[in-house]
Parts: sequence; C-alpha cells; structure tokens
Amino acid sequence: MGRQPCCDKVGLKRGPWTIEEDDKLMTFILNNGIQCWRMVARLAGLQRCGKSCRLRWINYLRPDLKRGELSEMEENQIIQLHASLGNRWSKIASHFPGRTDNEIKNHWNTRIKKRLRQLGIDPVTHQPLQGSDQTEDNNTINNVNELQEITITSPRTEILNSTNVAFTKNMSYHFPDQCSTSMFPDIKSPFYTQSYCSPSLSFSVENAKNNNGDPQSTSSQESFVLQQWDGEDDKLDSYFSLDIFNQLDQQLFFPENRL
DNA sequence: AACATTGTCAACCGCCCCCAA
DNA sequence: GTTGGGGGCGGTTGACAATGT
Repeated sequence: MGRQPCCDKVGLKRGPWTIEEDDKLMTFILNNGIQCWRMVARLAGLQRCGKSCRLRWINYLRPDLKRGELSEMEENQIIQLHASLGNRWSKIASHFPGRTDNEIKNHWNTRIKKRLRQLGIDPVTHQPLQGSDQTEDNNTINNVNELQEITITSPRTEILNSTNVAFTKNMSYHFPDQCSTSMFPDIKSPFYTQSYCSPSLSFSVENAKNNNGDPQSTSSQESFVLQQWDGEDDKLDSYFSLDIFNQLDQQLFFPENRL
C-alpha cells in the first residue's frame, strides 16, 4: 500500500496551467512568499493541489529561471556529473543556477542518452558499449572495429599545460611534444564539438576550421583535436576505444553523420 | 494532403525523507 | 520512539509538434 495522496484531489484541477492560473500563483508568491504549498494553492485562489503549484513555480514561473537551450558546455558538464552522481537530477541541477532538475532530466533522456549511445558509450555506466549492446540508436556507424584501448599515461600536468592532444584520422596519436600544433595552424574556433566522458576524465573533441571558417578538409592530414576541458580528477590514465574514435571520425568528417 | 512515426517536455504519480507533535 | 504531514525527488506519461513517408 502506498501512502495516501498529499491532498484530496476531488474538485482540483489538473493538466496544463492557464495564463490566469500562472498570474495568480506568481502574484501570490511574489507578494507573500512561500510558507506551505497547500496554503499557497488555497490562498492564491487556485483549484490546484500544493504539489502542482510547487512544480509549476519551480519549473516554470520562478523569476531566476534560465531559459533556452543548454549549451554544449553545460551538456558536457551534465555528462560528467552524471558519471559521478548517477540519476540524482536535483544534485546535478544544483550545479546549474537557473536550470531545473526536470529540465536536465528531460534533456538527458531525450538527447544526451542518444548521443552517448551513438558514440558507443553506455549512458548508465559511461563505459564503452560492448558489441551487441551497441544497438538501438547507433545507426550512423556501420563498421565498428574491435575494441582496442589506447592508454594515456602522460603526467597530468603535461596535459594541462599542453596545447592539445591530437588524434589523427588513422588513429595514431601524439602528445604535443611529438606533434606540434603547427599541424593545426588554422584553428580559430571549434567547428563542431563532441564529447564523451569516462568516470575519471572528460574530453571534448573538436575539429578545425580554416581561416575562412570552413571545415578543414583539404589536407591529407585530416585531424581533429582532443582537448581536455575539465580536470577535477587527478587520475590521468584514461582508456579510449578505437571504435569510439572511428565513430567520432565519421561524424566529424562526414557532416551528414553529425548527431 | 494525409497519415504515421518520432521527439520534446510539462505535468503527474508514488515513494522517500525529514521534522514537528 | 512513533506517527503523520509536507516537501523533494526520480520515473513515467501523454499531449502536442516536428518530421518522414
């Protein structure tokens, strides 16, 4: 037996809020504050239960709400936080002033999960998907190579102080001392950014623009740049699977495959 | 143009936790 | 120590919009 509903719902309105209801709730809270949601509902003259009022206020009416799309940076941060916190949406949302847990949860379920799967990453474990697990949303990639791990063992400070870690299209990789940034003389700003996250470390992957702002694609060195964007974890060893990079490659160099 | 499918997101449900009585 | 109410939270639903056939 579950517990009783928070209030007697007989006669109470449900469903989408009207402008008039929003007005009443907003005006009441701005004038009187919030003591008890049930009282808010009653005193504001709303035929709604307290919980419904609370939800409407928190997710829609609060003046400090930040509207609009989540930025790439916010999305990357969500992935990283999810890797350490799991589905604790309110905890995750607390890192984003003006964003609601509901908004972040929705965004995760409708977009980020799919994006991670397409990158071959299990959105639950944040580990590479294994073989047949890599299914439902992964329709952009047909040839998935065998998993092969690349280990970065360079000291953390080298990465932090370096310009970039570069991965060439043929999957060889270089550290900056071995692969100077002159390989990427035309980088102005990210043309396209993808990221993925391991529990210990997160990166974003960008490819380059030329001076005209066009994707750099004429060079035989079709390269992209792997750039560390967050470094709270002092563990540097991180494992990447080649299939992930093959997927990134396809998405980066064949724009029709972009997520 | 009509219908089907897919994506998005506001809103609800039910459970859990906290705290006052 | 127990109980019950309120608020908070995560999971889920369903309406509507957008896109595809």
